[in-house]
Amino acid sequence: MPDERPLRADAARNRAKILEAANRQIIARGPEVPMEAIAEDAGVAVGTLYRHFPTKDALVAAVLYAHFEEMTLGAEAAADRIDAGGSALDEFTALFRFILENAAGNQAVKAAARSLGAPMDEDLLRGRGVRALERIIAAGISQGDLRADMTIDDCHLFFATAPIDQPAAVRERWFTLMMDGSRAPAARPAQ
Amino acid sequence: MPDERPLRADAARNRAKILEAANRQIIARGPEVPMEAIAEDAGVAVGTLYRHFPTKDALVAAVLYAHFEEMTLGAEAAADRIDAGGSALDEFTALFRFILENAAGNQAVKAAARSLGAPMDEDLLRGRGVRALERIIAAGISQGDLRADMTIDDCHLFFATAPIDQPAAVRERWFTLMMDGSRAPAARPAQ
DNA sequence: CCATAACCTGAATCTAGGTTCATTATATAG
DNA sequence: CTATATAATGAACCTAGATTCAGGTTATGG
Repeated sequence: MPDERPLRADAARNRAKILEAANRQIIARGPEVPMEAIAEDAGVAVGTLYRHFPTKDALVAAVLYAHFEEMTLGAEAAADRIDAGGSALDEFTALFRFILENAAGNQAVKAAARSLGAPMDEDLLRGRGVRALERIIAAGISQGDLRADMTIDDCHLFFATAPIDQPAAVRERWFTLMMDGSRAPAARPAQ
Repeated sequence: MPDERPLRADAARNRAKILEAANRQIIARGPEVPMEAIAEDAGVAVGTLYRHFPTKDALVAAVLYAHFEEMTLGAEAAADRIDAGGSALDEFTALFRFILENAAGNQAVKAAARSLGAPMDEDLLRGRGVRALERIIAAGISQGDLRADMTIDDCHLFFATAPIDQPAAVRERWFTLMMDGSRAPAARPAQ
């Protein structure tokens, strides 16, 4: 592995513009958005996309990776705040609201993940991500707010089922049902 | 509108084979499955698909329609059983399990619905379907088993979020969380 | 049995979108 | 300021998959 020699300044700038454009376009039009569209959005020629990413899938994967990373960071921050004395239920709720509204970002990103067989899901979630989530869940259970049988797998459900392409009211309702279903029966608000 | 003259016997047979093949292929490979694949599965030439359906979207829509119809019929039967003295919660649970496992059938059909803007969702659900679901929900609430704020819109969530492409264990877990979230707090089983 | 309208076939056409690469432009080491 | 390795450009190429249609089949009324 010959150590990567640094990118030329303009190349680095373009790479960033491409990633931003790809994210924007994928969110707006789904992962099937044409490379041309991404190129135009980035103010660059198609060829340039291929200079930075060997294939379209690679570009989409890079965008996905950024999203997963953002989620992981959010989870770790939440776990840390719990250790510092915060409410596990509050952090759990806030984290998944954050994921719902921002990180998973939209149906498109989910679709992209699916269309790639989401291999990186494994990587990141099996790494720092899961560890942080496990800390949060364990705290929530021991604090008596989360149902005792909740596991890391339930978190997959949030990713897998969030109706991100639906109107805000629908998303909100889903969030409510899901959260109520996640609580310990005793901790459930009287509707 | 000149009244449809009846299909020739062989044509009717082929139409049925095409619909079956399309359903099978869409379930197995998603709505982007090539027309050729459907034709082959049906034991027919591509041209024949186009004799029966003006466009690929029309064929996919026809498959979707059948699914929605099946769900509608199931809902009506459930509502009738409740009127005849059945448990609303049991029927509600059974109906959505049925929808989860069979009718919505799979992520593919859902994806197809999405890729078509799901106009028929409206049609059927605004018709007999909603009426049946409303009867079921109303009964569930008055019997004290469903959360009092549950509405027909919550049913959309089942369609929109069912993780049908996930392993059975995951689907089952989702079902549990969703159902627990749908119950009246008092009626919730002690986990 | 025929006539003929209905049907079916499948090669050919058309198009969108991914990918390549010869050419031209530009950053930057020295 | 130059030389040159890096980059960017975008027209051309290629493939998959939707759709068409000229020509061959077949069901069925009479």
